[in-house]
Amino acid sequence: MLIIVDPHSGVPVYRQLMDQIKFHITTGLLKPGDELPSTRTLSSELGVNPMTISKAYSFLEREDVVERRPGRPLVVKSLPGETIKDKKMDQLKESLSSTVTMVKQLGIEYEEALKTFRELLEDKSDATAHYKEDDK
Amino acid sequence: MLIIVDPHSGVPVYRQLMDQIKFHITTGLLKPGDELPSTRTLSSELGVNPMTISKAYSFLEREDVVERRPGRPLVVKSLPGETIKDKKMDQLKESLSSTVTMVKQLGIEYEEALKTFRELLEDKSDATAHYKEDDK
DNA sequence: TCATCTGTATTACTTGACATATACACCAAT
DNA sequence: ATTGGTGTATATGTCAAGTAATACAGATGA
Repeated sequence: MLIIVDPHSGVPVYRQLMDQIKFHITTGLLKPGDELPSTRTLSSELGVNPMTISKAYSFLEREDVVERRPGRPLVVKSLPGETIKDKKMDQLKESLSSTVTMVKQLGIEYEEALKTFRELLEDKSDATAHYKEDDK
Repeated sequence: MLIIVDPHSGVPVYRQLMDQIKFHITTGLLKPGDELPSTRTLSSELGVNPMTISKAYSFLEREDVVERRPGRPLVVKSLPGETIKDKKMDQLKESLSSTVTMVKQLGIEYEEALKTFRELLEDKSDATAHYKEDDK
């Protein structure tokens, strides 16, 4: 599992961790039942304090993404009957919700908003995921 | 012009000010050339420090939303040839951009994403204010 | 039991954002 | 020049977020 963090990016390290783990789950790279690296392992790999890893894990547990087994590594939680596609749709809806609010507040016509969305999707043609690697 | 700030909302006061002023401009309530209240006036109305107002104004100037006239009140800047509808569309595009990135990263089908957007727009039909655009 | 994994509660340090008080510079009209 | 308006540079205080050092607790397996 590929995880990269940049301590100077402005985004808190624990949040970078959460985002990347959730992303791997959403794409199916991490499946329900998979074990996550121990706090100390990940800690030494990434060069950050174990507590920072633990913080990310705790939040993920609170969000029901991961399951705690006392004295054992954390595992990816399986939500019964939820497919990868479901997860992607959930994430999409969450991402769209603030825009939906805005469209209503500003009184933008729905068809206009949909047209704009379609144009943006077709415009930006670089569809590849880009991860910023911090080489030394 | 109605401006309300809540010091305990978690959102910085200067940012609440910026957001509301930009919102009023986008909806057309504040037009190019309109004067903004002086820092001290707004300060005493809202019960916050004049410097906080000044900070908001400075950022708005940096964003080219407002124009500085030495020794005189700030005025809403007029961007030549930009209609209210243009402003709304700009804001919509900005709001959608992160979602667009996400859709591409996760490999969600465009039609699927558009369908979801349409459903969200039609679903949450809560009674938010709708403004009519009579600006061409 | 002992050694060694696991996670984490507690505590403290550092840092940056936010808001404020004060004082100053500028401009326009007296 | 004086008065009263404008905005703001500077320094200070406050507070919360992020991270880390330490020490502890539960589980596992020899």
